[in-house]
Amino acid sequence: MTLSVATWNVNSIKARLPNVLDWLKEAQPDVACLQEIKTVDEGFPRLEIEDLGYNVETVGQKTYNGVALLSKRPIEEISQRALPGDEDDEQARYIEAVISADQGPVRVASIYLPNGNPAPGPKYDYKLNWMKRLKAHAKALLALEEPVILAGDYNLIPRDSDVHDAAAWEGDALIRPDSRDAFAEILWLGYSEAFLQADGRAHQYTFWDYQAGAWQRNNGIRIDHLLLSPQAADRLKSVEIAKAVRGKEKASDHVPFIGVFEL
DNA sequence: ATGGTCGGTCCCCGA
Repeated sequence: MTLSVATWNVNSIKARLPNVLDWLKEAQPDVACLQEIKTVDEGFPRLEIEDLGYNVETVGQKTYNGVALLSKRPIEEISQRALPGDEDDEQARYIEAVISADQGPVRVASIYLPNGNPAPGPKYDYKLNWMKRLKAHAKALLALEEPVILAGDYNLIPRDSDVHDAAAWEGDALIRPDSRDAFAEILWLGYSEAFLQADGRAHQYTFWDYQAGAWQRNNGIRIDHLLLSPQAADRLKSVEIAKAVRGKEKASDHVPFIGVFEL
């Protein structure tokens, strides 16, 4: 059996509910990690999504951020409701679950990594510090020697070929050398980027801005990623960017990115 | 070269 795991920044679950329900029905991912739900837990349209056969867990907040984890397989445990390392961090950006798959437990996180603009500045400092905390936690997870899938909007462009025009993004928090170094440090721990492993093509995007006709001109960036522990990477069969989702009515500015695993 | 769009909340912020 296969396990498909998707990540999708929906940019408000309330504004996006018809699109989200349509896509879940059509793509039938086993696990879907959502970001920017932009609601408190009580405002999440839980029943509509449960009706499609999903277990639903959320870490919401008012107006901004908020993450959710949907799973057709049983959720054994919510192992984290926040990224460890800063008790005072009140932003809802991390949820992690242990999910029952056919060949044993799989740990999946839904991550909304801070944007970090404008850079430099306090928001950029927060981003880099958050990435440092993510690295420390990712390292601890590796010691479990389990399949771990860190799925989310990383607000990070890994290579110059992951953007239509890298020069136009120079200085932006999504592409700055310090951001890229922090991302690379997580990979150097022993994580694999699913897209690079299973596809790797240049100029494949997961986000197109609402402004300036970015979608019509294919001015996109690839910032939604799955990071895999060795036990997950060994089982990765394929990846897919659900690009057609961006062309729908009332689309999010991000599209789903899916990994299919033999797990 | 510039201006352009969403969503949530409330008269502007974040992306």
